[in-house]
Amino acid sequence: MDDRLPDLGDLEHEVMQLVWAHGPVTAEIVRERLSRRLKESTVRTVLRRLEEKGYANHTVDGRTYVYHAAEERSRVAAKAVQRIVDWFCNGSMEEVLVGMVDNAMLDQQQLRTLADQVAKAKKARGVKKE
Amino acid sequence: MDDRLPDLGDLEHEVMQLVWAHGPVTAEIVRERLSRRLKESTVRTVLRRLEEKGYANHTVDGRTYVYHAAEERSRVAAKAVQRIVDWFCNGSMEEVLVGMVDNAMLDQQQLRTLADQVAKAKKARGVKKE
DNA sequence: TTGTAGCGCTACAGAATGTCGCATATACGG
DNA sequence: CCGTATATGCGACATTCTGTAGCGCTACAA
Repeated sequence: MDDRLPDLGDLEHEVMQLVWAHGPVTAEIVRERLSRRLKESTVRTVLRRLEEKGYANHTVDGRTYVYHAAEERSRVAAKAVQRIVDWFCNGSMEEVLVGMVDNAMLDQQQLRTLADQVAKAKKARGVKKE
Repeated sequence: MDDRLPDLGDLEHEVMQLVWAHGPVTAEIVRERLSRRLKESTVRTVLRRLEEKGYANHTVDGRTYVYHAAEERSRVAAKAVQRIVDWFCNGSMEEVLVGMVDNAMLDQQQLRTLADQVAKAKKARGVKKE
């Protein structure tokens, strides 16, 4: 449930974004939407690797593979952040946040707003929680 | 000022932690403190690469190189987080935070506390700002 | 001048990644 | 039921990144 997902290369990342953006997709769909024009086999290889890495999984529709994101984007991002925090700041989220403010990436006003939004989100979720 | 620092390998990471932990250090010092026993040249190579990557820089003391962290650990962590946010959530920090709460990595109480601490930190910094 | 400490350069093997070509399996039309 | 088109997986290859070192050069002390 909380395994560490491997890092992604640029292409892998772009493909994952497509998978997240447009619901379940086929290799062909991905290929069409990619910025670069690549061969089918290339796209399929990337999709397969993405699945091996645990970012996606697929179902079969006729003879076509349909890929789905294995985890929500926000969840993956959260894990990535968690890793950063562990790696650099020994788990101290505070230190990171301070760094962000220090870097003008975030101000307290923004932080407080976030706190509220998060609280609200959690509440909403708490009701329909599964 | 806000260039994207390249990723670090495990050894590079361990070395950087030492640089951050014990002030300015020499290759020899690093070598002694490392968990693994490596050759001097190995340590120096890593230090050099760290410098190339922008994580550190050095000054010369006699015939010895003294390495310093180019940026504070918290700042680097913050940038890393920023990158994650940009990469996965198109810059939406909210989405990430929500993901963290969703993943039980963080709760609103904790978040609010962070907001306060950060506000305080910023204030303190504002005075002695350099 | 010669030993020695400290340095950069070059190298090399092993993983990741980006990119494919190709043999294979199988749904479909006739 | 069979042949053809098509989607799939596998294997391959070049590149890049990392861990790990050996070598040769230079400056300083004895």
